[in-house]
Amino acid sequence: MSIRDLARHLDISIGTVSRALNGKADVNAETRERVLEAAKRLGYVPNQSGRSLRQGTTNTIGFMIESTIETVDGGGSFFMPVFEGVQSVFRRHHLDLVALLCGTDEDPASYLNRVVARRFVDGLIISATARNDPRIDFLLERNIPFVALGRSATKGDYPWIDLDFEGVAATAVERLVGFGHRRIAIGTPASDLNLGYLFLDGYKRALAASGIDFDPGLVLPANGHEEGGYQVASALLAQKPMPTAIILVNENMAIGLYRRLYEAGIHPGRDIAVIGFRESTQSRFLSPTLTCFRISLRDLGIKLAEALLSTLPAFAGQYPPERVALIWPMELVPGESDRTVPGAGTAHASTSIPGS
Amino acid sequence: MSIRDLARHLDISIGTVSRALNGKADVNAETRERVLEAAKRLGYVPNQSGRSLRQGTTNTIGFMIESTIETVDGGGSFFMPVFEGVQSVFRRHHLDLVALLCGTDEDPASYLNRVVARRFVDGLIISATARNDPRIDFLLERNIPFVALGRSATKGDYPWIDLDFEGVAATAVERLVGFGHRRIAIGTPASDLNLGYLFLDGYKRALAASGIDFDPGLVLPANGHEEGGYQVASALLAQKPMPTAIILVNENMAIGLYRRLYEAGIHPGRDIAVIGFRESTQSRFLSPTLTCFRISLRDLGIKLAEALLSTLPAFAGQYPPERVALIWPMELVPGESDRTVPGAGTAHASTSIPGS
DNA sequence: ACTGTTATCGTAAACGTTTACGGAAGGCAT
DNA sequence: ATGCCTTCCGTAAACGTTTACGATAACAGT
Repeated sequence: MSIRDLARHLDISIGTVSRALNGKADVNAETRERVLEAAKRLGYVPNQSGRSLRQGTTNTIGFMIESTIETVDGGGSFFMPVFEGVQSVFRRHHLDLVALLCGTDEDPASYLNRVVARRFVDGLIISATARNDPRIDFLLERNIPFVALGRSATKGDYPWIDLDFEGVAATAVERLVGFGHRRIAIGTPASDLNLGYLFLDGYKRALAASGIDFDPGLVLPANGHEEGGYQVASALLAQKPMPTAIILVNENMAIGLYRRLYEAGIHPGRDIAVIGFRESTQSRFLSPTLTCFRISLRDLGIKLAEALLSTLPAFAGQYPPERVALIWPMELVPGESDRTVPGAGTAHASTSIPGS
Repeated sequence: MSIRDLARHLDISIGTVSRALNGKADVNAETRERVLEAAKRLGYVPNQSGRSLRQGTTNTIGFMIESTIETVDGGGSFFMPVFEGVQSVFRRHHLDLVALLCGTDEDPASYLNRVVARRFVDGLIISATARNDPRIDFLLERNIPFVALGRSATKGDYPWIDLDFEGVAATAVERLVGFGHRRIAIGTPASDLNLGYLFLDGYKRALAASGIDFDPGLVLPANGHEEGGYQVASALLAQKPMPTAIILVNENMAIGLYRRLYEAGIHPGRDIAVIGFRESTQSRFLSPTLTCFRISLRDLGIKLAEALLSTLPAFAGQYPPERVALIWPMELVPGESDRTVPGAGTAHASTSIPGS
């Protein structure tokens, strides 16, 4: 069922059929009607390869994610809502969205190379940007439209949207200081990911603003998984005196942290204050419920999509080109985990912990 | 940088270049060497659109996931390892894997229609199969190669791999009965998803085998999120006498359940036995750690890929056609949550729960 | 010298589109 | 009647590949 068949069937030239389908102006209203009707009736759908070959465009946008996403993503629940938002915009413009999975055994840059060289997509959304991300240089160099979810330290003018890690860390510190805390630890992945750097930066800045000296010993590096949180808790317990508060970069870490504290008979929310990041569906079901930060992920996706559209030549009319450089705000969601007064003593007699 | 440029640059015909690149036999070893070298040096990558147009094949496989995945997937961590496995197989055959995201506001069947009509992919992996899944009929009808992760009740001969929900439920029941439990509740999504049906089936079967009457009041329907678990716990607490054990279909539910039980002063693992499904990175960090079932997700992905390959015409030589219909086994991982003796009394004086 | 075989390569068609270009037909004013 | 504009449509080229087919040359065998 090609366009040729359709044309033969209608006894019209193939060019007219194409024009009718694509909404070109110079085609009679009645003929267009006939064409559209027949196309629907015969189930004709234009072949994407032919179209791409001719126009040099694929009407497809790729959202690239590594399978080792861990830091922000609470196990994957981060991306789905973002996808939703992106797709809601793209659908209106007849763009398809596919997720590009780069396996752990392949270099992200070479993967990207393959994707763009093959003319798979018209544009890209990349995420989990490293502090120095070769993909950005690559895309800039080849002039491929893209937008980055997460800024990097790379020079160059490109559109990006990033979460306000700095602000989150600062807000958390300010809140804890307001509660009277002075020894505030922070658990963050010692990573080349940019967010680790930013997170620490906000932490330091807020400490300084509160007149508290920065103590490198309170920075507890760990991966973003549950084990990481577990290790952070162990490091916490080893300190004397124990810090009275801890800020985490990732909710999975909170679960590991809770576990280790419970094993030691320390109750988060009573013996130590915990603020986590990012809110997930679990946050309010942990015991204690976790004070954390909410992100409107769907809106983030929408904004990402719009930012990309404004870099696509084909949409220059509708979305005037503008360099998006946006720091995405987040909202604190109070929980039970930071309701604690630092002077009340840290080494409570523990209540019995089931199973430990 | 098309194949034409490459040919001109080498002063060879364009046909020879193509043959050299594709490893055809009738090309001189030395010329092939020259072509390959020049291609690499000039960064030539064949244009996928042109190739697809000519061969009618895209070298791309789509893995379709709805964005509302909830039941099996602990927030997304289910798919990534599966993707890894699938991709590890596909890469060896120069197939690309893309994830197809069907938004919640679009009908999965119509989405699928668009994808295949456009000749986007050569084959498909679909997941989250409903008990009656129109996608399966659609794909069978059009003779599109695919494999389903999850069987449905649909008639027809198609390859599928499914988790052993029935076996899991039965194993859980047997284990609990072995510990002396008689009143065993089950929390499962009252869904049109096939897994809900299968799960309940295994539960009933194992009960019957143990000579325990099936009590419909012990089937507690709820969604697969934390709220669902929370509701299940509420329903549990409302029963007199309270069941001594509960089986859950999803780990997110376990977190909600724990929360509700803690609020009521009931300790899972001491006052009530809990068995969950599926193991995630969190399972051993909950308190009590969750008895659950482990799935080798990467291997599952590998098997899925091989099943698909054996249905692709282009690989009929290497992967002889065979109808895969596989029930994927799972392994019980003991935790602390089901270490309880049913006779020891259910309404312990609760220890203080922080934050409640 | 003729035929047959083999190795290697060039030629050209084909895949399904889109689109620049031109042509035909009609209407209107001069 | 001529010229001009508008509306509509057909023609054909082009996008980048792959591949069936034929051509050439070299070589061996008779």
